[in-house]
Amino acid sequence: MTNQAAGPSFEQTILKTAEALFLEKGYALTSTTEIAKNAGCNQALVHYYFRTKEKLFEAIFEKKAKLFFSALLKIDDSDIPFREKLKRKIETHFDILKANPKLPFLLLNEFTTNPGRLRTLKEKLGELPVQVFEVLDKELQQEAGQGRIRPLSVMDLAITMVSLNVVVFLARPMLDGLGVITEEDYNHWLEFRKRENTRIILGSLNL
Amino acid sequence: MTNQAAGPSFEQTILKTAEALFLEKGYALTSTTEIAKNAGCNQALVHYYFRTKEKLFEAIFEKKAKLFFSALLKIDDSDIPFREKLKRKIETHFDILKANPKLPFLLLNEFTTNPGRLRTLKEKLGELPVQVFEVLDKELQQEAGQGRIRPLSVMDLAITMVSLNVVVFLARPMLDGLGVITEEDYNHWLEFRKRENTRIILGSLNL
DNA sequence: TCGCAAATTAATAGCTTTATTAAATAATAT
DNA sequence: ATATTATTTAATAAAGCTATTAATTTGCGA
Repeated sequence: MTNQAAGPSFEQTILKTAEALFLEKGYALTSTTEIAKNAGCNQALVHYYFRTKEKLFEAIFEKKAKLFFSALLKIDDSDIPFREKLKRKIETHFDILKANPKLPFLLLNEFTTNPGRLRTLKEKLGELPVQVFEVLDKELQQEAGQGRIRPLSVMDLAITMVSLNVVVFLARPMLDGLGVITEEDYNHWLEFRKRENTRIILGSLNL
Repeated sequence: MTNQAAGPSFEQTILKTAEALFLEKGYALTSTTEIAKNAGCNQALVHYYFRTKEKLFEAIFEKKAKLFFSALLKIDDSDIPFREKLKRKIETHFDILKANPKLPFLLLNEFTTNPGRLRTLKEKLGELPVQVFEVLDKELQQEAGQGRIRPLSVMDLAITMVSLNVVVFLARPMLDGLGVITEEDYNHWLEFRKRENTRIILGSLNL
């Protein structure tokens, strides 16, 4: 048998399995042995396709990290009021996390325990972050200059945004474990929280 | 030599060393071998005093978890306005984190990767969380009833609070790695962020 | 259908980790 | 001083992990 009943190739299956496990437990706690077992193949095959666990991880991680930052690092030059732009950015970011709820934990875990990952990502992203920062900074200054918002740095706004959006998902295991919210309620609550977060952030701009 | 020049006992040194390492890298990434090396003793001694790595960890973790929640789970029955009470709670919580900046990562990491920890803690805390919740809920309802704040659940308020307070510290390695803030600036920024967070949260109560 | 290349597995080397055991050393009480 | 206990270390078993190698199986074109 060359792969599981002529479905996707083992290479793809391994990739998907690894992705799920890395998201679940992080790099260190996931073994190639376990990946192979879950993918239904021999452990050596994992190394045949990806050579090292590190390379396998990188093939997944960069994509995931870019996904996380995609909403934040998109320049919105549409002709709508600043607050509307910001609202959209928050919601888009939230939606990405909702579709990838384990992403925040993976990034946080890896960036915290392995500073090298951050350096790599920084290189891959190039000048984009700086450019986005500058555009946003200009907008903020302009709004503040016209008295429509209080003065505020891009970084502080970003931190507030990411804080509120991210913790809703980081806290999931705890909310579960404490039995403070049921499975179905959680999904409704998420939508509520998205509105809540935009409300809080937009409100925090007031003079 | 019975211990390092008649200073603190090896038992204490091991405990402190383990604490630092667990906070730095979490349970899984810290080995008893490394703890011993950093403590300046033989690896077997770690097991002599604590028998297993798990028990050593537990001796540290429970204390740390309670510390994190201490500000949140304190009932404030002083005779001051609600907003002032809330402000104090936020600031106290923030100050605890400032004094223990790696606490959030440890808790998050352990609760996420090991659900058992949460169950254990839940038992240890007993009825306290429920009681605090009820008191706070009553206060919130009363304030809302009198039109001083918008209606809001305890859980949502807590999530907002913890989100803003915690991410400032969780994000530290990233801010460092990206070179977006210098060592000394960071400390000033923290104090700014404490004010910022209370401002945002109190502001979010407005109708 | 034969042969070659790709895919897959079995076996294993080399590390690291946790935990235990027995031996050695230090401290203490009698 | 000596017996006893507590502390510390060396050695090592057992297990898991990554990575490689060689052998086996499969797929496929000529």
